[in-house]
Amino acid sequence: MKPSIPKGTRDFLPHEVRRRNYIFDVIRKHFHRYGYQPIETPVMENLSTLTGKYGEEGDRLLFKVLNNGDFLGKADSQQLAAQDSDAVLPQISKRGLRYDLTVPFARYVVMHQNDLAFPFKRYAIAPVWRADRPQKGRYNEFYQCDADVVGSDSLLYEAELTQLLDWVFADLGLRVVIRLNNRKILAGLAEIAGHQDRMMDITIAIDKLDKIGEAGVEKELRERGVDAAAIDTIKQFLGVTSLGKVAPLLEKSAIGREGIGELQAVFDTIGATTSRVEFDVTLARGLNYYTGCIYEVAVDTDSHPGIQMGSIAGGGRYADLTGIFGGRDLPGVGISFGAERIYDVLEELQLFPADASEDLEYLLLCLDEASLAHGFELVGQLRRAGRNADLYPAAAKLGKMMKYADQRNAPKVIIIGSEEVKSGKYSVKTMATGEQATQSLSGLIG
RNA sequence: GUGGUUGUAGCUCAGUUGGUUAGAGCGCUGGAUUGUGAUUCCAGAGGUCGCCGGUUCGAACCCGGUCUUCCACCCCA
Repeated sequence: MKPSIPKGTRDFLPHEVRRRNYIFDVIRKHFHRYGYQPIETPVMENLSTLTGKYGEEGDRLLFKVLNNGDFLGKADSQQLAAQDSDAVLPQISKRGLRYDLTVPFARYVVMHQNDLAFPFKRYAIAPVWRADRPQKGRYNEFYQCDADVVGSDSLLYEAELTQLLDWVFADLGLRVVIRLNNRKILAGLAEIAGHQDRMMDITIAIDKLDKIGEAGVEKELRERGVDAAAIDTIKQFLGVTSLGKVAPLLEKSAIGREGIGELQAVFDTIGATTSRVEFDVTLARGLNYYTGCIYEVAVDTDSHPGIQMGSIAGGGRYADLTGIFGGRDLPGVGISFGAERIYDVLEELQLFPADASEDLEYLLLCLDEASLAHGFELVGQLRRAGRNADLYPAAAKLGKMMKYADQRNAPKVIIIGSEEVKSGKYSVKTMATGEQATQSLSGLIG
């Protein structure tokens, strides 16, 4: 049988894992610096926790876990015979893999609300699963790195999370554009256009502006049943790039004015940043639990031309997520880094630091059995002294062992033969330069 | 979920209208070199042509199904 792994999943080689860990470590470091605390939740949740939280599309993309035991025997035989998947599903599956880290977090907050101090700031770096059709930069299993705060509606957190996004990408050496918008501005836009109830349709359409252009958005709006007068109103917003210019257009909408006010306060608080931070009225973001400010981060193509990648981080404020789980209605705001896409971008731009790929310092090669026994002693002494060291486990031909050292990317090789055992002076070869010198144990450790 | 696309050696790929024994480069193994890798030279190993079925005297090649890859939708990190 030929081994394989499920569609949309991947194995990782050691150097790939190291580079992924480099990204996780940078993100985690900044999460800690900003006072976010680590929590963990199961990879499986009850399906009832997950369904209905991500919209119709999200439900379709949930991975369901089959019940154990005689799950078909317990299902309704008529519905089974009728092949009615929707009706049979809840009878044969009660659990599913998490789709993101935010909804499980909301569930967690409600379950542990008496043990948490609010505002509660937490982070999680963990895999999530989506049964999407895979493409490049789009997998069925991928990691999210989330920081969220619940229990406060202070706009200081919007500003803080923007800073956090900026710090992480600055630290990674990646120039990005952080785009901000507010769902209330989008609600105001829909209201002004006379389609208060069609906000989702309108935002989905204008979100595509940079992809399909103004004519494409107009067509999309028509197809979604928005009338010509409303389209004219909406078009006024499309070219607008500053808050000051969009404000007059939303004069007559209370919620719109509120959104403008919130975003203005956030911009006033952020302060100096490395990244470009811009208002973008066409930014929508899919997850429909967002209610206030929304974020999206993309690679700055002015600084890094030729990079084609969707958003590499995103987030937003949600006013009423915990309410669904019957808890106190706690407001929250959070961001999420897309580690896989960041990896692909750093790889393409060769922005990984050199030391993110190898951590072995010494590799010991022994020429005969007596030397091998000595080598085992020596490698132990090096390890106890805190050096990363490894030993080739047999006395083989030196050429063969040198080749292994090359493949292991060992920076230094220690060669041990009868001479070295006798004198305690070892031959140390620096692989990059080919230079060779003799050193005693104290020299190796020092 | 819809439409398309891809699959040949470990990797990247050739392979003529269907015709004998399916090739190359890189990598791998051994040797030139029994104490020196990444360079050079020589030799060698390695393939149920994704899988299942069909058409045919004969299939890597044609047809159907299936899995996988990538792309456009949908949606999204």
